[in-house]
Amino acid sequence: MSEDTVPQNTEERIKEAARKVFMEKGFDGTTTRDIAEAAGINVALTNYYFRSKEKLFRMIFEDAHREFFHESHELLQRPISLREKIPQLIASDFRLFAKNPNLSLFLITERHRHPELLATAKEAPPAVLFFLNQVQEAVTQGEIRPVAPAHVLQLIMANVQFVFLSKPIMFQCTNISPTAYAEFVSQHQQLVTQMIMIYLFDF
Amino acid sequence: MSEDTVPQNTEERIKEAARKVFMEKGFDGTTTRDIAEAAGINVALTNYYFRSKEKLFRMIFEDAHREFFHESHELLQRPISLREKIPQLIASDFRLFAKNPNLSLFLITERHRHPELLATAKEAPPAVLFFLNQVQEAVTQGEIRPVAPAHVLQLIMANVQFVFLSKPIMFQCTNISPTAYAEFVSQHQQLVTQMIMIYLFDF
DNA sequence: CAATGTTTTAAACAGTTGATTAATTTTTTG
DNA sequence: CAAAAAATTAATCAACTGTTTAAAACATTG
Repeated sequence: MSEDTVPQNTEERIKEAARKVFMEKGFDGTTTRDIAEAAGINVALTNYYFRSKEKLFRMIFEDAHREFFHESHELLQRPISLREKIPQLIASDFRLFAKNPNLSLFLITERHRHPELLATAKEAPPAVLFFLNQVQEAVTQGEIRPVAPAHVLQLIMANVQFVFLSKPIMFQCTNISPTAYAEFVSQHQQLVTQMIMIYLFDF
Repeated sequence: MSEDTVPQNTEERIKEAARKVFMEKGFDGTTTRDIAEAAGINVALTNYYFRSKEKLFRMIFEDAHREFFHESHELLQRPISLREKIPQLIASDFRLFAKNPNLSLFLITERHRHPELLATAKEAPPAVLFFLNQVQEAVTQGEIRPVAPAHVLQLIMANVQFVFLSKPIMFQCTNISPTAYAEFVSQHQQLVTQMIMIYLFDF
């Protein structure tokens, strides 16, 4: 995905610049001239390749949306036990958001501010439904604590994504150093995994 | 705070309208004309009372920031055990964000997008430091599982705030009905409290 | 090489933005 | 009530916005 090499292909170069700027400043905070400058091209070219700022944004958002669901897609419906699956899901999400620290804020903000632009973000992904069923099944079998499956999804998403959302406020509250923070994040992944597993399986 | 009665005081009416619009659409997505319309006044009046959009925004953000910390301020340094304090903190935060569903997204987004405008959001609040010390003390005394205090703060914030941040995506993933969702949120508060308490105290 | 198609550019357009102005209405006060 | 002060308005400003245009530069090909 995000290679450091600048692509010679102009269309791709615009798309990458747009992704970078949109992710950082959001749809409202981004101007076509911002994107053009980031891509090192003339303003008119963004409209030459993508017909409008809106269409370009739609494309970027849908890519990001896909990236978010694609990461866990296969894992969610893999035929393994929850005891294996949940720690792997957490690890996989931590990896995704560590690689892409703005992704969570971007998806949440734009979904909230511009729901009309987001055709993709409508139907429930089948892989998620599969996972929810698996949780329900585990509850029925008495393997895990009896909870509505949505809670498990909520727990995983919250405890992974919020780490990246709250980075600035955690810096303020704890006066932590940047190097120590990286260590903190990695420790938190372990802690969250352990906490959720204990909660679900030891009851 | 947010009375439903429209205040006759013009300054207050502008401020309330600004708060509403800024919270919903963010700094970049808001125009001075949006605010004027929401307040039912002429555009020029926003600059008559507050000298610029930026100054008005600063005021709104700082209010929101204060509101966020004020809610827990007293509770954080109350001389009670963590066994009592943590569930109360979670309950207090749930109450705050339920009353103000956009607060979390607003604070996180604007802090990320416009750090230069936010003078307030710099120093660590003493009440938070008090709480972190109390956690450290409890660890030393062997009362709770040995964890770095920042993790506890992170757990509480994540598991409360993300519920409100993820409302749209949870609707997508679970096809839940609006009435069922309210029940889900209330259940999740219980679940999260229980999970964190078990994790910290049973080890 | 000339003709043709593609990519890129500078310039411009109409609409919107935050902000100011100068005039008008409303309120206060001596 | 009249004069002064304060609040409110419509009109306007320059800067910026997304988008389009028409011309230039570049590449392709017969």
